[in-house]
Amino acid sequence: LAKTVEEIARALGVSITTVRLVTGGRADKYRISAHTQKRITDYIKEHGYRINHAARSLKLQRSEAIGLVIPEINNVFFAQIMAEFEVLCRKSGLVLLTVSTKEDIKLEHRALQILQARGVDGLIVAPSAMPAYESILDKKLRKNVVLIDRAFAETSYPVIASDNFQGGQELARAMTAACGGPIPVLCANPSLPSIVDRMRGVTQVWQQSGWPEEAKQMQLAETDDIAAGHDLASRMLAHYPSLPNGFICSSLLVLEGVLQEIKSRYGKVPPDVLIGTFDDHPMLKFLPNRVLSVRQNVAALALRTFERIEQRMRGEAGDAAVETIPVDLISHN
Amino acid sequence: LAKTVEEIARALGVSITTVRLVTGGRADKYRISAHTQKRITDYIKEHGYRINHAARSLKLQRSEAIGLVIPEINNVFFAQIMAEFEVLCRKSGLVLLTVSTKEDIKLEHRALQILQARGVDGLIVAPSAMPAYESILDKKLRKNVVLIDRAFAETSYPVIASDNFQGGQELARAMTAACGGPIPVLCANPSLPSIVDRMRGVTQVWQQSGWPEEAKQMQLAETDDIAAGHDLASRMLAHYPSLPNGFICSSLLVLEGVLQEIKSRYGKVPPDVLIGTFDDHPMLKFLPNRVLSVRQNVAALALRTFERIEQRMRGEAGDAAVETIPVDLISHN
DNA sequence: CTGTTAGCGCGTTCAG
DNA sequence: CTGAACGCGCTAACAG
Repeated sequence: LAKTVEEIARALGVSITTVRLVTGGRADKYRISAHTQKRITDYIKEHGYRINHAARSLKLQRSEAIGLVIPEINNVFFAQIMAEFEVLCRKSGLVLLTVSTKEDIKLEHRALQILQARGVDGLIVAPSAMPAYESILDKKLRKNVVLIDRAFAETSYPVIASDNFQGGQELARAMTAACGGPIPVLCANPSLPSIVDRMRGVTQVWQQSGWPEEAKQMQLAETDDIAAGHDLASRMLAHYPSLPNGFICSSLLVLEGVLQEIKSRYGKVPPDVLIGTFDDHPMLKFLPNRVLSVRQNVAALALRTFERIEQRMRGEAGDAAVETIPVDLISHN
Repeated sequence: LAKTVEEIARALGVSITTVRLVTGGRADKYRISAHTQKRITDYIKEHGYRINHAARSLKLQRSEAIGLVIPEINNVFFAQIMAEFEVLCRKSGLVLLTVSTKEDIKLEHRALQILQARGVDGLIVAPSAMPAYESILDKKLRKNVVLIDRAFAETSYPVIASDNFQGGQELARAMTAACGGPIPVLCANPSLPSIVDRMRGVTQVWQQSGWPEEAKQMQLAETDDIAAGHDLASRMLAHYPSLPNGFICSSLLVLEGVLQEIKSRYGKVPPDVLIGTFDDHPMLKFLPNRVLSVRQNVAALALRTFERIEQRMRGEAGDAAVETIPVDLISHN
């Protein structure tokens, strides 16, 4: 069981102040002898040192905690990113407070209030809508906000996001090449910047193709969920006597709904249909179909975000630029 | 932007003490007029009230935070369970501090120390080994520990876990019935109580079957990861000229490795092999094979755990009993 | 090297 | 109803 300052001081027969000076790193300034310092650090190395973070936070007006606000923990991408942040935080002596918002802007605001009340020193947010935090966060905390994954235009906060445009381009090129022509695109939640960029990538390839407009089929749905996948698949299939050679889904949830819908109509998913999707998942490789997926570089995303927020917490302002992380096109099979 | 006590007092022309008495719920005791109380509560309802949790924690010696220690956030089951805890915590005005341990006992201990230093009021732990926290947690916090998912024998802490024995039985019965005979079992990390119980369920069905011993094939591997799946699959295949009719995997990670191994040997996973696995995943239904999976009731697991820990934090001791939550056998296709 | 002091914001009591 | 006071454990400064 780790010791408190008082216990350490008593055990070593030195004053509490002395112990505090050593743990506080100002030992040399007060000319504590190297011997005493070593005794104290050794003791701490053996028994551990338990600090009271509540008192420390109160005094220093900072908590050594940061908040992570994401739409859904229960989503591989965000779960992965949270895992990355967690190890980065631990390395820096921070704790991570994670709150999920169900893509609900009211919950997002509530989450920010809670985290502010808990005194977090910084905030990493994957916003569900154009962020407007002036009425929620005080000025100091607003300086230490970094957005992730969703690059809403003209925010005053720095943003780190995947290069979704690149991903869209690469996926569209590979898919159309493999299918020998245009294929339908099934897209959910097109109000999200990440989705917009993905679709911009796709349509840019379309424009360079010279195909007739009616061949460029894109179905849109409001929400990014399984139900949307069913709906999008139905609308796609209305345009085809049988199935197309392939299709592109804007997210894994859409893909899941689409596959369910196809299966319920045809009994199974014909294995010669080429599947293209954004976001990657290990299980994709066990589909009988060939699958192309755009994998985000979660580790790099998290690392850059963390570097930016640490920089800001140190007071080095930096600008509110959007920073972009390359993605990888994965071919399963 | 939510107001502090001082701002509220100033805005309403009352004293800080008065506001504190109202927010603290002791207004009647000090005979604050109903009118003044209403003015204050109305103002707070409109503008919000920002409390300083560091100061509150320091004074009250509790943080209104609880810690969650799990092996891996980046694992569907634990991600789901964390999501459940998060909403339960929010409803109760608590925050959740989640730390993952990579199934490493040293990291688990470090996590507990960190969370204790942060003053959490309670701890939910999915322990990586037989929990021995006497040298890490002080007596008060030890009273508020609830274990989850892994029912190590004779702990002094309450445990909430899925009925893995039932799951093992049901899966084994369904698999052997469908395959018309005994099938191999591929099992990783058999030192984990949850895995032990799963295997006990399977072997109990075996014992009732009257099959010869050599038909009851179980391969064991130390660690629960994809590499183990490869290894287990190799050893299983050494016993079969071609593939068996079906097989059971002790976890999704094992399944993933097994499928990879089979695929690398046969080019694809033959669609007539019946797959049985513990833990469920939405993508399983898109395998061409029929898949039986044992799905844990995450919501019930989380709810019961949370009820238990709230009970303990209120000081109602309760015993250290193991509590078991039923599981569901899912047939994909 | 050590002891003392002040103050962070909150909850609580007590004397007006 | 209000003001004043105390202490939670820590940091930081200063006087020895």
